[in-house]
Amino acid sequence: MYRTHTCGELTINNVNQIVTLAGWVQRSRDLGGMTFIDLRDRYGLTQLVFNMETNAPLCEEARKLGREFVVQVNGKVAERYNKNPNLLTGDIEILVDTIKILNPAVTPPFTIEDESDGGDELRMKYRYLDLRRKIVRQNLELRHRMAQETRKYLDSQRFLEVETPVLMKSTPEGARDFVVPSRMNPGTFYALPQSPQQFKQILMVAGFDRYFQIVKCFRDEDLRADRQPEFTQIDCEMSFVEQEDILDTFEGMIRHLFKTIRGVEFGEPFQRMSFTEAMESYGNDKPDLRFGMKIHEITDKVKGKGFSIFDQAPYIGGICAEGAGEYSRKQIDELTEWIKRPQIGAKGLIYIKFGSDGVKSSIDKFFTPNELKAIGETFGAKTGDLIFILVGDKKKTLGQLSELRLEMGSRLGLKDKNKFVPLWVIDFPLFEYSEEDKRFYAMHHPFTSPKPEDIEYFYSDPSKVRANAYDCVMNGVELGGGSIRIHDQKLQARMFEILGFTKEQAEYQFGFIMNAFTYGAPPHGGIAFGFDRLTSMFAGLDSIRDTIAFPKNNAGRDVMTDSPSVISDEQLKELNIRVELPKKSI
RNA sequence: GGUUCGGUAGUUCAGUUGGUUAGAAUACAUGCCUGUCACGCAUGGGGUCGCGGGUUCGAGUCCCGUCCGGACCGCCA
Repeated sequence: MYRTHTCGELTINNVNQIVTLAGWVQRSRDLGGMTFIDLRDRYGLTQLVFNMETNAPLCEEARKLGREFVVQVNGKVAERYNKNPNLLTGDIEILVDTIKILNPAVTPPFTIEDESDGGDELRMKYRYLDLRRKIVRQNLELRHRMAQETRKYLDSQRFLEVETPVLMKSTPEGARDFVVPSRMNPGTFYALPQSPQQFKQILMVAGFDRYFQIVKCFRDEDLRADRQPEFTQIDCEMSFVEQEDILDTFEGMIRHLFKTIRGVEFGEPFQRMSFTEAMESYGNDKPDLRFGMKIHEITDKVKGKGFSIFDQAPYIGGICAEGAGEYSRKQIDELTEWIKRPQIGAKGLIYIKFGSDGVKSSIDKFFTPNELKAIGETFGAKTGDLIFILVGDKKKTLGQLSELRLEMGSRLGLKDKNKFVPLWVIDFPLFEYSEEDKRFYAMHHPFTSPKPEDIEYFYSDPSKVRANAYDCVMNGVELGGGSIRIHDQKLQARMFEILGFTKEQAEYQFGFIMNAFTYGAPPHGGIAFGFDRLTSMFAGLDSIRDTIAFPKNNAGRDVMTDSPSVISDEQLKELNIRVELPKKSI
């Protein structure tokens, strides 16, 4: 037997017991006459004591143990002279009788501490060492508990967890697919699922009624701190439901997770907001409602005062930053530079300061103090506030105002990591029109149903059709989204028609699901939550990488295994694949 | 595809206007130390300044290219 106890469980109640422990050497403190060693495993730290007086040879041996050696010790649990209240096992220590080195270790390239001295790249390369750190391990423990609670809740709601294929058919539209060549079917490829969308709908046709899966999905797109090429979704689908049933069920799931994992209870029903309102008041479809600072349009209120920038602008809008009224010229200039960066791309920033010494603005030449105050009233501005105004194309300007609002939220300390404000965004448009491709794209996906009251436009003016689609948003993060699906084959056919598919294309790509719908498809709908994002929100992290055991870097590489990598000519030949790299242009 | 920041000791970083032998902390090694828990003290070893080219009497420092990493825009139904 390697051990009788873990390194996290011995307490004052175990005093005088003879125990065997096994673990890693976290740190040793050699005081000359005696040596202390902290032994670590997943469960905690336990202090080992060696004494020159009682057992000099053993103490000498203990001095030689390096960081991260794997050792097994046998000894007696003793109450400490000096207790350590910061440690669960801080009341006791082990008076060691025998020690066995199970495996020595070379010195790790960084310290295995909560505050490691290792940078991200190094930690990823030696992820197995990084994962030994408590704070990283705790994120995975959190993830585990969230998966358990998710299953517990969905099981209680009669959902069945069903596995769907990882090798499936490539579909156009949406993100790029990762593809896998088929050796047995030369020249053809599987795709890895971007989501099990079609399979879960087929499961509804098959009468499974309620399905879920905590499932890996894959998208071959560029990455971000909150985006990985492979990621995990809580994927769900229900039959005989309307939008209201889905929102109700999954509001329940989010509540269950917050209650059991974080001890947070939401009193009120989750707020709801239409896509249109989200865009006009917050500039994006996932507003962070931890703070106000709503966007107000003032286009009609400020034109005709001889200020050409306003007079020529298709849209003028702004936000009121509460408590920023004492911002210096330097701070405003810096913010102006920030918003002019190409990533945001505003042309300039107009401000109205409601300072203690009166109203001051960058448009004083064109507006009287009273006129400025009137603008301020639109925003509910009071002394001590600062209004920022941007002008330009409506869509772009709203996007810029959204960035500015979020930035000011950060600068004014309004993004409390322990405050959680949930929101359902509803009534999305069904289609987005691409000027570039001169065609409609499904905003959600091509199986999303139109709102019944908009069905006439489905045939006359698709741009006006709203979808039975919904997103679950929290603190400015899209946690999940879904829709009520089309279950009528004729509607589905019209959908493909609007999206520009010929009958043949639709048949080739989606024939199996269209066919399935002819055999009695129940009304159904579903939702999928980003499990990595949800976990990182619970952990209070900005990046999802530390909630994933083995994440990929910015370029989609796994620096530990050094993948992706080239494969052998034999493998390529077997797959009938010839690789040609584009020549680099200089 | 683009914007931007970074790459100097095992690690995290500093390095002035281009100028003597490139520093600190930490880690590591050795010695001292009997109640430490980030132990302490002393000593020591440790550098392809990412790589290639250029400017210069002289480059860690300036310029060009390139590779790697981070953040972001595009993209992500």
